[in-house]
Amino acid sequence: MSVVPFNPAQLAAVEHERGPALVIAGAGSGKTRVLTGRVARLLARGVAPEAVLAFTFTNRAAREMRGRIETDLGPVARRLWIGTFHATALRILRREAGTLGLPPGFSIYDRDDQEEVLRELIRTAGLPDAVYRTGIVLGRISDAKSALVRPDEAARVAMTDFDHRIATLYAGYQAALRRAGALDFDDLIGETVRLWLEHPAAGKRWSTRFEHVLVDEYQDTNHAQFRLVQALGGVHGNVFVVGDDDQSIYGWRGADLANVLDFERAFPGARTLRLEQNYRSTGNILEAANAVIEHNVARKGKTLWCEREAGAPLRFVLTADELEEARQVRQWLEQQTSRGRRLSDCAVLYRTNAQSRALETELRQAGHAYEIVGGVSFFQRREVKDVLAYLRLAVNPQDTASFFRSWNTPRRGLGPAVEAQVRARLARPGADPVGALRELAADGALRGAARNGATQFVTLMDELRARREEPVDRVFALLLERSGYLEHMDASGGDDLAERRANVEELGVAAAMFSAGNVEGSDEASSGGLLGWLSECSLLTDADRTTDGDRVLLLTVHNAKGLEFDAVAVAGLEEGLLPHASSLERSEQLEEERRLFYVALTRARDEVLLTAAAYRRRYDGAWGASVSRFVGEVPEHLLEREEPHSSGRAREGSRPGGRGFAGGWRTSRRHADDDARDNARDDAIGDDGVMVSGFPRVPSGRSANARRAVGRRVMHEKFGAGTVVEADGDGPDMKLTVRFTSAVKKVLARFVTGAGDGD
DNA sequence: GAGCATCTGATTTTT
DNA sequence: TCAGATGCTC
Repeated sequence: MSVVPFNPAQLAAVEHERGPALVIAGAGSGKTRVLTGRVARLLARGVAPEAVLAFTFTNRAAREMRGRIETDLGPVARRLWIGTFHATALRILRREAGTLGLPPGFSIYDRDDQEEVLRELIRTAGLPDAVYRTGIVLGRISDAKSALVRPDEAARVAMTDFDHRIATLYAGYQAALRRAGALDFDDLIGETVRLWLEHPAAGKRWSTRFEHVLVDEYQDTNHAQFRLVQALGGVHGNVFVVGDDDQSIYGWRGADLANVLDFERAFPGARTLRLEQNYRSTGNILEAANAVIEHNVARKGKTLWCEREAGAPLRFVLTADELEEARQVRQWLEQQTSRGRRLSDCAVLYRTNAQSRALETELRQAGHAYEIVGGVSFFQRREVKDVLAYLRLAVNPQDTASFFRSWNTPRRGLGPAVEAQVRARLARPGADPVGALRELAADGALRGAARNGATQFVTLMDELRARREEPVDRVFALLLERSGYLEHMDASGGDDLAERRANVEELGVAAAMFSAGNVEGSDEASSGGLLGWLSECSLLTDADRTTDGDRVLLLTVHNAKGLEFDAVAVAGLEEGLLPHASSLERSEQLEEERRLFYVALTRARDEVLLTAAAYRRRYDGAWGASVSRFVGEVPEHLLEREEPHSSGRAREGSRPGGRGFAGGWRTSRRHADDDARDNARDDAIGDDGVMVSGFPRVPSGRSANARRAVGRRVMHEKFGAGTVVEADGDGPDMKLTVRFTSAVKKVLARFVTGAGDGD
């Protein structure tokens, strides 16, 4: 790796001595190398690893950075503070909980928990939930928190009646969170900043503890994060940030480009460095990306250049609908692999998660391995959240959201009536939900099923609490055993039962791995116990669970940031999708969409396929659109336009605002016989053999054949390739539990074909 | 309180 | 299309 020398700009960044520095690093300009190289340099200069703090935006980026440093420098890398803003803030908060008056085992509320708190508030306030939708209100609250605006200030600056109500809800929400001993994601940053504001001495300890602060993806920081960086750098001023204004795609989440643009003002004496040589993409891809981003007005302005060959032209394919689009993408992937690329060298990018469906179906039917990044996260899965709720409650008795999630799952005869009683008692100072339920049961306020259920639940929580210091996997096993959750899941059935069981199992494996990993590592206050594991679970996302292996990634452009691939397909290049319909009215938003397209293009090293569908089926019916203006912004000489079998009536595509649509596009309209063909194909795979039957807890009556089947690679018409994890019975009716790429399904043996060798 | 039927509302979402 | 929330009935 380190064979390639740094170029002068990179070297200047790596060797920058002291004081603030802003590195404007274009896509593919080696910024990660610069960051890791700089850390190595700092350590070589004698800076203690514990005194180096590096912020990233994703766990993946953090892991990658630490990994690279470890490769170069060995285990010393483990002592560096490298993490996401949220993870690092949490690490600080766990140590400063006492100072800030937070309960030691405070919970972290995710989106679901937030919504539950808010829904309850909106309900009790008697506000119409059609107007005060949780999504909108939470968005406003998050905006306020990102800007470090507190409820009272929000109320003061409120202009409209609606604003006032929002501010009131914000205040109530915040109070509810505090009562529950919970922080949301924004609080992790906000509360950490509060340390400096309200406990300057404690803050200063952290400012001096770290001698160097580094920030990756600086263009995506919001105001709160900026303040955190500023606070941490306040003593020494060694703040080294790397960013690219052209890749700022989180404006809608409060990212404030002013942090980049005003860096020199915020950090006087700052040095600005530019990395403009791109080492990633071919000349054509880079020229296309440059030309596209030139259309943006609000940018610092830079032009990336490279020494690579021009390479292949970008391909643009206009398809009739999303099914044909998926087919085109699939064929393109097959071309890539036939030319020696691995599937894992390729990625398919799109604007919205919903677009993954057609692609997924197509790839599955063709038997290509793929992995969807994002979408419904593992940690959002009901069964995962249910189980974790018990453990969270064990650690934080105040956690009402976790209480109400777990107390009647499995059913314990506890419903709205008892809930009202518990909530009434919760109003008393110092009350906690489990205590309230305990009192209700003891007072004889409950009878029958509710009384038994309440006692059972309280006893279980007592036991979990008593044993919460034990290794995480032991507590986890205890919980599953005592709660009856698995039996509850089995009883509730559903055709995704096997998958849900597999998810709980996977959680158990994660618990075991966490326990094992913390025997040696035991890092001071970050708590190797239950608290530490729960924290980890709160901060991990689906993107962090991506497996290795030869499979193509399907992901949103947002999720693709920071990644690179040999070949990239960008699907759904239509007006209304990319740029998204919601961004068409405001030029800032439109420019952010353009940056999104720019990010997509610059993920590619060698090849780019752009696709658009003239018609696209959506939940609200068919939807026709014209080709994205961004395609027209790619210089024609770099683009190879194709239109496969454009049968049927051609229509003149109307030309949206962008330029470069020479003469408009003929787009093919979907034919009735196309529909018939697709339906016929759907019918052919209609009966996929997925069973609704229960999942045997203890596999019984295993035949020799069944035992042999376990571990086999099999092929399913609809789900593609998979591995048998369990088998029961014999012959064609043998029941197989198969882990496919996307899910674990239970199928009958006659619906799969063995893929030869037993893996 | 549980279970089923109906209704509703859907950008992106690093944490 | 689809999941989750809500409402109605036993």
